[in-house]
This record gives sequence, C-alpha cells and structure tokens, in this order.
Amino acid sequence: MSEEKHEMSGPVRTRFAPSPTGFLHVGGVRTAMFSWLLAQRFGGEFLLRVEDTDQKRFVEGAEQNMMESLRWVGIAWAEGPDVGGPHAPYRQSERLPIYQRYAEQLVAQGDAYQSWTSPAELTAEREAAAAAHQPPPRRDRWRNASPEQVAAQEATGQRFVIRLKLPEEGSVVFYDLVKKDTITFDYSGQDDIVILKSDGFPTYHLAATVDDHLMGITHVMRAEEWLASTPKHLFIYQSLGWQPPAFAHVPNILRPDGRGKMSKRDGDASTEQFWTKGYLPEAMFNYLALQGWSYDDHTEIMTVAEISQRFSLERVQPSPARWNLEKLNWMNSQYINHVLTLDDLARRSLPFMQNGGYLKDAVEGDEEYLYYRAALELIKDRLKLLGEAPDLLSYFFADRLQYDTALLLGKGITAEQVATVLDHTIHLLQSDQYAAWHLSDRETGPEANLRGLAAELGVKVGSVFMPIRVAITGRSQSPGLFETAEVLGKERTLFRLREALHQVQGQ
RNA sequence: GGCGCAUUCGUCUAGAGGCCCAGGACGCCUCCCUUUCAAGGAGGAGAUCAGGGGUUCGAAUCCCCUAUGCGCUACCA
Repeated sequence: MSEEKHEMSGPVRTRFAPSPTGFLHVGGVRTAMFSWLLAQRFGGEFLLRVEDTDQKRFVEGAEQNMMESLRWVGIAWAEGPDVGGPHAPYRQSERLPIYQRYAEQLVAQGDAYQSWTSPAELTAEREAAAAAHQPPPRRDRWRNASPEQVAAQEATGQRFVIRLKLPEEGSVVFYDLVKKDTITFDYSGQDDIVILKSDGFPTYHLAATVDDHLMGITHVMRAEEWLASTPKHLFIYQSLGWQPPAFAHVPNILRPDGRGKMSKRDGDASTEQFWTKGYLPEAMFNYLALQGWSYDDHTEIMTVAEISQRFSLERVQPSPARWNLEKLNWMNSQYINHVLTLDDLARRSLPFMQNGGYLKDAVEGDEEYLYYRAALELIKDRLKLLGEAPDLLSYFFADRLQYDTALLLGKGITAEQVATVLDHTIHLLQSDQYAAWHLSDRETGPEANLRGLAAELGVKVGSVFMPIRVAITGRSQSPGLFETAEVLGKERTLFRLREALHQVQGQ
C-alpha cells in the first residue's frame, strides 16, 4: 500500500468541514471531492462537519446551500449535521462545552494561557510593527503573567481569551501527502494564536483539531491556506497526548487571471450557478477532479466510479491550478454528446425547457415529449449547456416564426427566384411522394430534386437551401434542413413555407 | 517585513537520471467533410522544462542560490 495509508490501522476516515458563511465555491467542492475520493478509494468513511464558530460571519441558509452543492456533484456523507452519526453533533456551535473543556485542560497543563489584552491594544501593536517593517508581535504579554496577576484579573470578571503557549524554541516537522515532502516550521515564528474566544466559542484551530481527533479522522485534507497553521494544530495534538492524523494540503484553484485564489467574493465561482446554467454534475466532477489530479498522460473523460477507483494523493498536483471555463464547457459538451443517452439528455434538459416556457404539460413518452426528444437529437451537438436548449429549440415550438424578410433573400439569388424555390418546395412536399419519402435520403428524397432546381435556375445549391432554411427555422443556422423538416412534420413545414412565400411576395 | 509552499506550451497536465531537441487535452490556426452553423476527421503553430550555478559520462528529473507567483501572518475560516 502506498504512503497514503502508511501507519494507519482501521478504515480511512476523511471529512469536509466548511464554514457556513456563504455559498460553496468550486474550489471548496474540489477540496471536498478529493477528501471524499480518498475515502472512496480505500473503502473508508467520509463525513461532513459544519464549522460555524464565527457568529459574526454566519449566513442563514448557507449550510443548506452547501449541502445541496455537494449532493449535486455526487458527494455523499454517512455522518453529518443532517443525518447524525456516532460522533454527533456535527455542528460545532453545538459542541461548545467540549472545546471549552480542552481549552481549560491546556491552560491547566501550562500549554495555553488566559489573556485580557484588548483587541484595540492588539491592533495598535500590529500597526506599529507594520509601520516599522517589523514582524507583528508573536506573544501576548499575559503569556508570562504570574498566577497572582491572573487570579487578580480573573476576580474582576472581565472576559478573556485563551491562547496557545507555543514553545520558545525548536521546530515542528511534518509530512504532507500532497507536497510529498516534509515541512518544517520554527516555533519562534509562530503566533500564540487564540484558541478560545471571549464569547466562549473556539477558533478554527482548536475546534478542528479536537473534532478531527474525536471523530477519528485519519487524513486531514484541506485547502492549502491551512498549511501554515498546521504546526499549531500539531502542538495541540501533542499537548493533549493525541496521535495526529496524516495531513494533505490541496492547492487552491486560482482565478482565471491567476491573481489570487477563488473565493466567495467571486460570484462566478458559486457552485449553484453551474447547475442553474445547465452544467452536468458528472462533467463538473470530472473537470474538477482533473484540476489538480491526473490519472495518466491522456485519459480525460472518466466516470465518478472510475475516478474513485483510480484516485491517488500521489498524483495530486502540489501547485495551484487556474480555473478554465473553456475546458469545463468542452467537458460538458462531451458528456452531453458522448456519455449521456438521448433519453437521459431529454430527461435532464426538460426542466430547462420548462423554465424557458416550453413543454409545461409534457409527460415523458407522450407525443409532445417525443417531438421534443427528436428535435433535441438534432441540436445536441451544438449544445454546451442544458440551459441553452430552449433557445436552440425555440423554432420547433413557435406557432409563427418571426424573422427579417432580408434573411430570406440571400445573396446570389433574386426575390423571384426565392419565390420560385419556396413555391416549388411547397408543391414538392405536398405531392403524394411525401409520405413515402424519408426526407433526409439524399438519393431519392427532395434534396436531389432541389439540387436539380438550383441547376435549372443557375444559382448555387446553397442559395436554394438557405431560403428554405430560413422559412422553416427562422434562422440562417440550423441542423440539416431535411432532418429538421422531418421532425417538424409535413403540416408545420408547409405552413411555414407558405408564410415565407407570402412574405417574399409581399415585398 | 517575516514564515511557508510552488514554478514543464496561453491554460490543465504527462514526465520520478538516458525512452524527451519533452507526450496528451482545452483554446487558437489551416485543410477535409458540407445546403448553413456545429459536430467529426487530418494537420499546424505553441515549452531554450522560471533564471543561474553545481552533482553526473548524461538532468525537466538530484542539490544550492536568485526571481516570480500563491498562501499565512484576525477573539475569520
């Protein structure tokens, strides 16, 4: 077994622990995905924990939104705030006494201390240090307060915070599964971070560490910004006598311009907008997996099951990747055209059609639905997002097409000739042969006949087909003419041709 | 300012001392197909492997330095 599971006994347990401060952005989904994939790969367990320890930044509904985003791409958890589990509760705001107990223990052991330094004093000190181009103060002046001073201060009843009391010297070394290397930090450069705030809530550092241990997390996978605080977490594990988990810091996804990581301030990064636009969860999963992980030198399209089987931290890139929407779009159209069956595509596009005002009462399998499905087949190769379906299919459902007459009168053909073409086509389709024709049959269908007409009129074949195209679709771009006519049906096609003829004659 | 991490085509990546004067994908360009637009097929441009030093018979791959980028440096996560 690889390094990823070294020294581990029992099942791999991973977690995703978002903070409910807004929507889940795609970088967050990717981090959650890697965590989930590691558990999947080793037949382990994955859980969801909500880190709502900052009351000021709490956003109503964010938790629900994040869970929806995760479910959308196919990430499921066996334990979590919504489903419970053996280590419930999974919301940190409901676990306050636990953190307080450990914070007190650390103070009692001398590994943490109480501080009454006010936030105003702290910022003043930091600003002064910054102005002098000096590093900010790492220690708090209460660090070395005498028991008498502390007791006296405590008697005043003023609120305090608890800070970690990091060693004066020495260093921490740990191995990172993504960096594939050992990372060293000197204690001297580390802050005595706050682990318990004055409102009684823990900070991330205490809460995450305590919960990861209590919940049996074997592999802590998280975004790279946590790398720098890992030594503090390790100090907590050590002070509490706990075996630390393995760490894997996954690189951030950078904004398309490469300037900075994706964040909640980038509206384009919100996961939910991808489903509302019509990205397929499988495509999103596939794309995101490849953003920082690869299987080999050429495989790109993989199912979730394949990725789960093939995932490996060894192949996770240690450097950040930029968000590439073009590639996601390509991936999505690959799934639309080469992975989904037509039935599946029709089923999934239906809500978007209904949203666009079509097929309100359609029931899968009924006549209208079948018509829609046939039309969808014609346009799917130019469908990149399901949300584009209503526009791409609009002329299949319009009662009367609206278009500029100029569109009918193309180059290289006169108005009279256009009228002739339309009239000829109408008669052609009206003839008894229509029922027998497979319109798209080039040899025996109307195509051969119309090509003959073009020769007769002395115009290009394209000049003959274009007015017909505009007549039946209202556009100069469409799928194959005869396939389209076939789906539209004789009645609708003839009606549109006659309308176009009137329009030309009315000129 | 300090500390940490990273650095292969524009972008995502393959590459773990000779198979690499660097392979694949997206995007871009050309051609083919063709009634339009796509899709598809075939090609092409595009990376002195961030730069500089080493180590070695031999380095994209190992070591060092520099540069640049990103991250952290909150009683936010």
